[in-house]
Amino acid sequence: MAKDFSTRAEDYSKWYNDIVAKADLAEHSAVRGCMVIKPHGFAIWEKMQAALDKMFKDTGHVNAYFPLFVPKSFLEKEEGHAEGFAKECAVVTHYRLKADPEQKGKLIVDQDAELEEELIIRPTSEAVIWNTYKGWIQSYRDLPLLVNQWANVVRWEMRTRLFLRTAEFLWQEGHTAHATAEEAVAETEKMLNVYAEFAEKYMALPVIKGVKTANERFAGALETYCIEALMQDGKALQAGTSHFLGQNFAKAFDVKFTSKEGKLDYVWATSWGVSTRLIGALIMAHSDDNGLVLPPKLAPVQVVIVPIYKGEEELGRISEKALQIKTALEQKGISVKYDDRDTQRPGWKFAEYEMKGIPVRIAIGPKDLANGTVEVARRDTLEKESLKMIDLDTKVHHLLDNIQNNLYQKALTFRDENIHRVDSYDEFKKVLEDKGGFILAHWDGSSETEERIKEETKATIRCIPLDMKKESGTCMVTGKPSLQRVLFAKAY
RNA sequence: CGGGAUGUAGCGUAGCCUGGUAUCGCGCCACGUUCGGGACGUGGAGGUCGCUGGUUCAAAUCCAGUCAUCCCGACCA
Repeated sequence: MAKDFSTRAEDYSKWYNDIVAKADLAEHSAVRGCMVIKPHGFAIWEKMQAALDKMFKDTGHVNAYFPLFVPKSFLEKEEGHAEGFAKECAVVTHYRLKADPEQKGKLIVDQDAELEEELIIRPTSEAVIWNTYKGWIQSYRDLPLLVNQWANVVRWEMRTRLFLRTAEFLWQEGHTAHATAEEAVAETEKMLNVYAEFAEKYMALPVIKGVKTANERFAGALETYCIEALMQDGKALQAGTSHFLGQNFAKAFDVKFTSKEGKLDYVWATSWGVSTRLIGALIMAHSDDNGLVLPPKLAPVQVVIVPIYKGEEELGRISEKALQIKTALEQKGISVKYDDRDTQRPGWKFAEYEMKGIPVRIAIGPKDLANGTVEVARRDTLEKESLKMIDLDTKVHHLLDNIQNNLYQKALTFRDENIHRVDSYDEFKKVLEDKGGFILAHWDGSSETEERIKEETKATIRCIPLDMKKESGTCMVTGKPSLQRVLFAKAY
C-alpha cells in the first residue's frame, strides 16, 4: 500500500506494469492488443477459477461450452445488444488463404473463399447461447436452465492494458433462463452476491454492490448489477457484473415455454461474468513497491521453503528437516514449494518470491537446525520472526489466515478512508481533484445530469449502492430531489 | 479511431540535432571463491538499432509509410 493519490497516472501505470513484469504474470504478445498470461499469472487464474466454479456448482449451475463464432445474423437479433457490441467486433470473412503469386513465401486471402455470412468472434455469448436455448426449452419443466461457460472472448478495444483491458480475455459467463421475472431477478442478485463473496473472502477485496444507471447498463439488459472496488490510486474498478436481461433475448431468439397453466410465454434471462481483469484488481489492490502481494487463498504456492547451506552435506541435513515441514504443512492443506535449487542463492530467492507475492517464506539454515527453529517471513508486512519448529504447521496455518484477514482489513480501511460524502458540486470537483476515491453524492436520476458530470469531471456513477440506507436530499448539480446517494468515481 | 510521446542485446539505456555499421549497467555462459536479504573476481558470448521503402558514396542517425507500446480523449469485463 505504498501508493498515494498524488501519483500521476503515468507513474501509477508504470508501477502497475512493473509489478506485472516483476511478478512474472503476463506480457504483451506480438498480436495486437493481446496478452500472454505466463505460468504464474495463469496459476492465479486457475485458483480463481476453482473457487468460483465451486461457488457456481454450489448454487446449482453446470458448465457447458458454446462456439467461438457468432454468425452476424445472430448478433443482429437483439437490437440493443447488437448496437452495443458492433463497434468492437473482430469479423471473419474468409475461410482460406493461398500462395501469393507476386511474392514467394507469402500468403494472401483467397478471394474465392469468401463466407456467405460473416462470422463474428464472440465479444460475449448471449447470441449463440440463446439461439441454442431455443432448442432446449419447451416447458416449465426445462426451467430454470442454469449454465456457465469458461471461455475466451474478443473485444477490439482501442486502448489496452494487461489484464484490465485486452483485445482477447478469459472469463466466465453464466447464462440462465427462468419461468418468472422474480426468479430471474433473484438469480441476478444471487450471482452478484457470489461475486461479492468471492472478492471479499478470496481476493481480500472489499466491494460495493449496486446497480448501474441506464447509461452504464449492459447492452440488451434491463438492469445491470455490479461490484465496484477501489484501487490504490483512487480509481474505481468494476470487478464483476450480473445482468437481468428480462425477456429481451427470449423474444429476439423466440425462446418460449409452456407454463404449468398451459400458457405460452417467453422465458426470463440473466447473464453474469467475471474475467481475468480480476487479476488486475488483485495487483492494484494489494501490491507494494516490492512486487505482488497475494492473498493466501489465491496463492498458487502459499509457503516457500528456502534452505540456507554450505555444501552438499549440510543441504542434505537441512532438506531432511525441510521436507518434514513440507509434509506437515501439506497435511494441513497448505501448498508448499521447497526451493532447493543450487543455481540461485538464498537472497536471490527471497527477492524472487517477494516479487511473486508468495504469502509466507520459511528459511532454514544451520543455526535453525541447532536451535530447533525456522525463520518465518510474511509477505504482507515483510515481518520476520524466528519460530520453534514445534507445531509449526498449526502456526503457519494461523499465519495464513492472519495474512488473509490483514489484507482484507487493510484494503477495507483504505477503501473506507477514501469514501467521501459530498453535498455540493464544487466540493465534489475539489475532492475528485485532490483525493480521488469514491464519492457519495445526491443525483437527480437523470441521464442528462449524469452526462454533464462525466463531461465536466470525468467521474461516472459507478453504481447506485444496494446496501446503503436511503437518505433523501437534493441533487448536487441541479438541486432536484434525490432519494439516495449514489457512488461516483473515476474508473478504469 | 483523434492528439502527444516512445521503439537500440533478455531488461534498462547512451549515441540521433551536427550521417562514417553501436555505449554503459543489469542479466546470460565458463572457472574459482561464496551462500542467514538480489555475492565477488577473472575470462567470454550475445545487436540486420521495431518493420518497409526513400535520400546518400555511406543511415541507428535525415525523409515517408507502417506496426507495436505508453499517456490524454472516445469505448469497455
